[in-house]
Amino acid sequence: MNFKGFDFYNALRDILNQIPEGEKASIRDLALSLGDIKAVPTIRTALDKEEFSGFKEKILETRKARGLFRGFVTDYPLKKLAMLQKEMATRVQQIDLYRSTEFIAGVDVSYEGEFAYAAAVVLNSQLEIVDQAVSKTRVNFPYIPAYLAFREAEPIKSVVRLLQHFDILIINGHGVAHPGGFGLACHVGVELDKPTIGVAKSLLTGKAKTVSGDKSVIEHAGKVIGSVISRPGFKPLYVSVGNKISLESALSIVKNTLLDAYLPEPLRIPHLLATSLKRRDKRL
DNA sequence: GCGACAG
DNA sequence: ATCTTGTCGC
Repeated sequence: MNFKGFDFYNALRDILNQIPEGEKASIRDLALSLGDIKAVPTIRTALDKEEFSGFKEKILETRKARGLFRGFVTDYPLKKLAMLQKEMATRVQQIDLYRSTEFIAGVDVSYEGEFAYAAAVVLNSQLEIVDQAVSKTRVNFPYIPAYLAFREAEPIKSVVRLLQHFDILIINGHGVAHPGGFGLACHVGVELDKPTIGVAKSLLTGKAKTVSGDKSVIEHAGKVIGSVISRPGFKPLYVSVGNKISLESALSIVKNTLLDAYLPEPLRIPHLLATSLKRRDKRL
C-alpha cells in the first residue's frame, strides 16, 4: 500500500459500499474492517459529513443487533499503517547528529474543513525570527489517535521545504513517545532526514514519573521515552526525540526556547501564524 | 476485561 | 484541532 497518498475517506467509502442493499453494519465493525477500533469516534464524525449522508440508513450504533453485515473484504489499511510505523521506528536515530543548534525551526498546523494551514519559522539563538513560511494544503485523513502523522506530516513537509535553512525542527506532537515508537516528530524527521524534536501538550503513551526533585520523565514499559517540563502556572509539556538527537539535547533545546508562555517560541509563533492565516483565508 | 487515546 | 461568552485568576 502506498501510504503517502492514502485517503482515509476513500477507504471508508469503499467499506460502506460493500454493505448490501437493505442490510446494516455497526460502526465498530466498520472500524475493525479499516484496521483499528480506535477509529470508531472518527468514523462516527465522518458519517455526519455531507458526502456520507447517503449511508446513514446502513449504519447501526448498536452492535448487538442480529443479522449485521460483516462480510467486508479488506486489507485492514490502518493495521498496515501501524505496522509501517513500527518498521520505520527502526530508522529513528536517538543520538546527536547535527553540527549546530544555532537555527531552531518550528511548525504548527491549523485546520478549516478539508484544508490544513501550516506555518513555520526559523529562530536564531536570540529567538529572533530569521525566516518564516506558510502553506495551505488539502487533507485526506482525519485525526485518529496514534495516526496523526498520516494527517499532518504532508502539510508540515510542504511548509518546511519553503524554509531556507535550519538546524533542528520542533514539532507539535510526540516523537518516540508513541505506541509504535514513531510519532509525528519521528515521521517528519525520518522522511526529511533532519533532527526533530516532539513537544506535546498531553500524553499518548506512557506516564509521567518523577525521578528526582525537579526532573520527571515519560516512562513506558520500564523505559524512559521522553521528558516532562513542568513550570508553575502552566500545564506540563512532554518532550520526546523525533530523530537525530538525544533526549537530553532535545530537552535542553526546548528549554532554551521557552519564554513566559505555555508553548516554546518555535511552536507558539507558528501557532499564531497558522491560526491567523486560516481566519484571514476564511474571511476572504 | 475495561478504559485511555498527540492534533 | 474546532465550535465559542463570559469569566476566574494573576
